[in-house]
Order: sequence, then structure tokens, then C-alpha cells
Amino acid sequence: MIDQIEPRRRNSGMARDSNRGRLVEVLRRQGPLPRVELARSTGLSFPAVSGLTSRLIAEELLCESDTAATSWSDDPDEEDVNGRRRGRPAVLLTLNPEFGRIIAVSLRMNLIETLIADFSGSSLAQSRLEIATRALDTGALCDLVIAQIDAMLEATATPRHRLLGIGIALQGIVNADTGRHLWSPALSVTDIDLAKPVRQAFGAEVVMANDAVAVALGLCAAEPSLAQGLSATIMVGHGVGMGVVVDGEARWGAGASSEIGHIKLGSNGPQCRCGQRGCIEAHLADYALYRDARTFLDLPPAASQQPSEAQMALLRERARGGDPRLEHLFQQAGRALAEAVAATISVLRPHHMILAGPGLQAFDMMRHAYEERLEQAVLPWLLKSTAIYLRPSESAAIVEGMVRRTLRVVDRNHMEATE
Amino acid sequence: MIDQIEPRRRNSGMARDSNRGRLVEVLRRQGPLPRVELARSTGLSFPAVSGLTSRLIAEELLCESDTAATSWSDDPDEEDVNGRRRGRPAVLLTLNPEFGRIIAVSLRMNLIETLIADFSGSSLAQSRLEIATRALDTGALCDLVIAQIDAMLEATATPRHRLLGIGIALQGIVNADTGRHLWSPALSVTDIDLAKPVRQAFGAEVVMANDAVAVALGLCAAEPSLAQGLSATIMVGHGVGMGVVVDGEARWGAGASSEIGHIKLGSNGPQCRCGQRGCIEAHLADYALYRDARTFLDLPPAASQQPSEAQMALLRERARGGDPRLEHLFQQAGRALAEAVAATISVLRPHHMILAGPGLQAFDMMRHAYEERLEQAVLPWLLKSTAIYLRPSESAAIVEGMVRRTLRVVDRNHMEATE
DNA sequence: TCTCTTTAATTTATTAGGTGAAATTAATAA
DNA sequence: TTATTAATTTCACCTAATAAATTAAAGAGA
Repeated sequence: MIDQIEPRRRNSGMARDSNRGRLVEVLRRQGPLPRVELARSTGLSFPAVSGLTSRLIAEELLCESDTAATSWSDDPDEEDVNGRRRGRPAVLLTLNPEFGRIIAVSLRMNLIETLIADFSGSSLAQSRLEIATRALDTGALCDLVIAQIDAMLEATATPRHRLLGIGIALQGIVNADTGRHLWSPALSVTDIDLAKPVRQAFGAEVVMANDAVAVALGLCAAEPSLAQGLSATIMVGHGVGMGVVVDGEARWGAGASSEIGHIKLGSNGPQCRCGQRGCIEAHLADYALYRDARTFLDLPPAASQQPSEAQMALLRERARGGDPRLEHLFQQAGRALAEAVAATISVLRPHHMILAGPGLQAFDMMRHAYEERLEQAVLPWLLKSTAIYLRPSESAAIVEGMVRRTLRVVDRNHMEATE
Repeated sequence: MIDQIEPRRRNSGMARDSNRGRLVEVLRRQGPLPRVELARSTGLSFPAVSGLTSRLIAEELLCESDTAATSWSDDPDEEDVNGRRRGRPAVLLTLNPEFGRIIAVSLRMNLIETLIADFSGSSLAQSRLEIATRALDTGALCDLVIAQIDAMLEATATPRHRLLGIGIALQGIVNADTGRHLWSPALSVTDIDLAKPVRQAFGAEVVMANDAVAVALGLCAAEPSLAQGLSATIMVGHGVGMGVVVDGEARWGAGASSEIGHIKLGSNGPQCRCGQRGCIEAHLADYALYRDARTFLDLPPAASQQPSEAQMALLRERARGGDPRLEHLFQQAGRALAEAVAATISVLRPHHMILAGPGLQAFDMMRHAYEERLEQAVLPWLLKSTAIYLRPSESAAIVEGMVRRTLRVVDRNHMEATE
């Protein structure tokens, strides 16, 4: 039923695997639960859970949920028709939504999405700003992000001291050690430190992440089966990125994100945005497909090399209309995707391989070439031991995932702060 | 000086991060240390260390080392010329070599190496058996391995109950979940369970690992700087494999080893042993180089497609003699190696990238093509953030690494067993 | 030689945070 | 109303840490 975590008795204090922290983690993952169930899933004794929760309630981190109607048990035998059983009814505990709020920002080519959520992870408000991001310099970008966050705080009447954390997902390359943002196709500036000014402006923890990592976390949070073992999520869209998640967490050597899009398919190939030639991205990303299609097709020019969603939809429509040159283009993209999957499986041997992002809306046209190449490019038994999923997720997955990631960091900080 | 590990106070019992376990781990890594130093590097208090060590000594896991002459401090200011300081002299503690013994076996193409070590990791005896491994069936293989282990026990007068663990490193593919050995170029049989019969024969824990992983662990143990962060070790020899080590441990999603050798360089290429075409291994492994060289050169045939060390030495000698066709072959191998490194860096973004194995004895001839291709194939800033090391290690590294790996498992089992 | 200083290790009292068993509480069923 | 049931809390105790004080073993100096 609910996964029985190995009990870790008689330890304490040390933050992330303190029993306090584990209670919060379980509640975060499995929603409102009564104390008995918390004891079962953490392996702690009832008295321990009782004591810990009463302290957490005193700190206002938890609260007793009055929606006693919702049932937490999966076993229908234990309930009568009203969802009520004999005996003292269980009191459901939840993360107290009023404990504080967090903000998630997704920064992409020509688009800044912002979302504010309460401590339980429910969205309170969100905004979407279309703007020519490549035209911004470092200062303007910071100001813009800060203004967006401010607008969200104001819209939900959130005083600044209630803001617990800010998560920023970026398309591009984030150095996990320094937190600096090295390069992004969405920006003309490079090697900027976005975290620091935002942290100074709000005095809240700022969490940076690659957008593929954010999507990967969002997907793993949504489907518990993906949160077990090693999962690799390839994001196909404006670029081709990858996020790696181990047991539902984005812990990794050097930053959880991979530059899979810049593996080369041959020593000579189409020009990639990165300056090198023959990158997987240069066959598969939307800008590459659109650019190549325009060499033989009459299509409207893309603003700053970046086709809009509408323009990509138009391209797909034309391809489905039966143009053999376009068909060939998408077949090429399918092969490039297969190579990305093959390299990932060969190097990482993940349990789960997830293909996500808007680029997969054209997967029907890539499928044949993709499957054909994949079979040639991966050892059969290796392919067999990896489950491949298609999730042509919409952009909301990024902020969703970023909310989860930010909350996890906020939880940890609080556990460390209160010893 | 000695790296200060974050103290993890007031927890216990739970095996692998119990404080007992951490003491053993520190001693395993840093050799004989006095109690004061143990307290410093674990962050525990003196009384805690005192109590824990006295219990470990009672269990005969530790002992007081009488080699008081050796100095454990790196700071020369704190010592006088004799290596002695004022005050009560420190009593060095060591892992008690007499606590038990372990055996490491390396199973490769036409070669079985076996080594027996005491609990402190010092080698006591070893053997080397050349035999046509591909001629063996499952039963004969098991019998052979068991006989080799028996011979080692006898040679060192080790009673069976003193054998704490057996580590077996195999060239090929090990399924970490089931422990079964799926495929190896050294064997004609597939999907065999070597661990079970050996475990039954000796009643000791059996640890299986890929040979590249064993080498990776051995290298990380030998050079502490490699044990920090994510390190990827590519082994070039009879095949091309990779081992991934995170913070000195071989923990990984699906088994710590990678099938990097079977990433494809193009959709059509030379035939690989695995049955597919264009694998990196088919350009880089010794059998491929030798096979291709024989198409235009008069060389003695290799026994069961596997050239001997002498034959490979001959090939290198001829190539250095200046045959342009051989030069081209090794350049091709250099490019294949560059692609392997490029794919690894792009996917994993490791802190350390180690190139190891006998195949690198020809690296001087591959170097130019390797460096040229590497620069084209990896994003420059990504290449810059990865340190690449050359370690054309000899075969001893495999058993060395396997000893470390086996001892770690044995330590853990003991910690769990004694609560 | 005897004492002082220094450093290592241990003893003692205390504390944090867990445990199991039993008591308490709040509901349904009879 | 009373029995039954299940969730939660109380109580007494236990383990493994800590801090402070003590003991141990050496060199240095009179």
C-alpha cells in the first residue's frame, strides 16, 4: 500500500534525515495522513510520532486537517459505506498552508512564468509575461524577475516575511557548485548570478535549477513509480536537455542536468546554436527544424531565430500534409532523438527514461525512424531493462516541478534551523 | 589536514551510518589513527570514541597498533625530531588484520586472478591461472572459481569460518538488482548466477562487480582527490567499459557500470562482438584493432579472437615502426576514445574522468586524433570543468579495487549484524 | 629526583530522543 | 447505557550521545 520505509530509530538532530524531517517528507509526498499512518510509513513508534507532531504543530508547520471526510486508507474492507470505521476516528494532519509561501519562476525564450504557492504546494496565483528575453541585459533581467515576484506577492497579499523561498528554473546551463547561470539560449548575457540579487531583494532562499531537471522532478512527483530508482528525463523543445533524478531527488555529481543535446552525431553536421557542428540539438530542437524547413519552404521568419508555438504548429501541420522533404526532416529528428536515448541508456542505465517537452508533439512523425534507429543503437537487453515513457508535457510542468524542488529545500532549511 | 566530516551526533543503531560504522570507515580510509584523531574526523566526542572503540576492540574488530613509531599527524610543528611530542603518547588504533580474511577474484578473458587479503586489506597471497575461459560451461566455471578460492585458503592456512567475504570482478555485464552475470566476452555461457554457488560453497557474503567498477574503486581509494564528487573511469582493454563512483562509493541507479563501449559512432561501421555495428568498442578494443590490422598485415592469429598481451605489444611496436595503415587505425581508435569521453562528459558531467586499462599503452599514437576530436565533440566550458586523468593501470588494479569493495560490504554487514 | 606541563584517554553525571506497555479518548455497535 | 474498537497520549525506562572532571603517561625543568 504505502511504501514502508526502513525504520531509522533512535537518531535525531541532523536535519535531513532527522525523524522530524522524515515526517514532513512523508506528508509532503502522501498528502494528509493520520498519526497512525505516519508511524507506519516512517517506522517510528506512536509515541515518537505523537511527540514530534505536537511540536511541529506548535511551530505551526503542521495543522490538523478538518476535512475528515477524505479517506486515507486504500483498503475498502476497513471502511463502511460512509468511509467511517468503528473506534476513535483518525485526525488527519497536513502541512499547514499558512506556514508560508513560495514562488517559482520559469525563465524561457521570450517567456517568464511566475507562480506563487502556499506551503502545502497549492497554487495561489500565477502570471505569464511574454517579452523579448534576449534583448535584456543582466540588470534589466534581475529587475524584471524581482518585479514579477513582487507582483505575485502583492496579488496574494503576501507580506515579504512570509515568503519562504524562491525557485528559478532556467533553460540553459546552471553551475550547481557556484549557482551561477553560465549560458542560456533565452539570453544574450552569459555567466550571470541571478540568485544573489533576488536573495538580497527578498531575504529568502533562492533555488536555481535547469528546466529539464524541474520537469523531471515534477513528473516524478506526479507518478510515484518514477520516483524509484534512476530516472532520466529528456526535454525536447527550444533546446534538448536532460534532468536526472535518483529516488525522487535531484542529487547528482555536478548538477543533475546533462548536456545531452550537444552530443555529436557525426564529425560534420548542421550548425548548432552552441557554435559546434552535428549536435543532436541541431537536428531535433524546434529552432533547428524550423530553420531547416525554411531553406525549402515558404514560412514566416522566426523572431530572433526562435519559432513561436504557433509557428511550430504550422510546421507540423504542413508536414502532416505530406511534404516529403518535411517528412525527411522529422525522420532525421527521430533518429537524433534515438541517439540521445541510446547514449543515455548506455551511459546511465536508468530504470526510467522519460521523453518530455513540446517537441514531442511531432513524435508521430518521428516514431518510425526513432524506433528503427533505437533498435540498432542500444544493446537489446539494455533496452529491455529500461522503461521508456512519453510525456509531451505542457509548460506548466516546469513551474510545478520547481514548486516541489523549492519546497524541499525550504523544508530542509527549516529542519536544520530548528535543529 | 584530515578532512573534517560533518558530525552526525546522537544517532545510532542503523548500520551504515551508525557511528560505529563511521569509525571503521575512517580507519579503513586513513590507516592507523589515535582516538583523538578519530574523534576529530568523525565529529564525535572523546568519550563516545572511547566507548565505541573499546567495544570494537572487545569484538576484535580493532586492535591497538604497537607501531607507535609511525606518525599520524601531517603537521611537522607539533613534533620534535624523533616524531614524539610532550604529553601522553597517542595509542594508534588499526583494523585488526586477524579479524578475518577476504578473497578477491578477477575473471577475465583467458585469465583468472585470485587474491587473499586480511581484514586490514593487506595482501597475503595471490594466484594467476591462464585458461581458455570461453571453453568452460557454467558448472566448470563455478568449480574452477571455487577451487581457486580453496587453494588460496589452503595456501594461507585460513579456516573457512575466518573467510568474511568473496568479491568477484567480471569483465562484462552484471545485473546489480539480481546479481546475475548477463554476458561476458570472456565466457561463452550467458545469464549465469556465479554468486549463489560460491556463497553456498563457503557460506560467506559474495560481492559481484564489473571490472571497470573495481578499477574505478581501486583508483579512487589510491588517490583521495578522486574520491570527492563524481568520477567516471573508462577502461580500455579487451573491451571498453566504464565504472562510475560517487564520493568514493559505487552506488548507482542500476549497477555502477556503463555500457559506454556500445555507443554507436555512425549508423554503419565495423562489426562489434555484441552483434551490432559501429560500436565504440569495435574501433577501440584490442580485439578490434588486432582484427583490423590482420586484414592488411601479416600477424599471428589470435586465440579465440582475443589477442594476447604479447600480440598487442607486437602490434604497437609495428605501428610505432611507421606503417601508415596502422597509424590510421590508431587514429581511428583515438577518435573513438574521444567520442566515449565526450558522451560521458555530456551525459554525466563528472568532476573526474579517468582513462585506464592496458589499451592506453598505445595512447601516444591515439593522442593527436583524440585531442582533435574531443575539442570538436564537447562543449568547451564543459570540457574545462572536467579533469581528465590517464592511468594506464596494470591488471592488479582490478583485484585491488575488488578488495576495497568487498571489505566495505563486509564492514557493513558486521555493523548491521551487531546492531 | 621530584614536580610541572602537556596531551591522551576515561569516568561520571546529564540529556535528548527514542521504546513498549498501559491508560485515555472518541467514536460506532448492540 | 454499555461494550467494542481504534487513535492517541502518558508513563517508566533505555540507549547513546554530551560536557566536565579525572586519571594516565610522557617530556621539561628545578
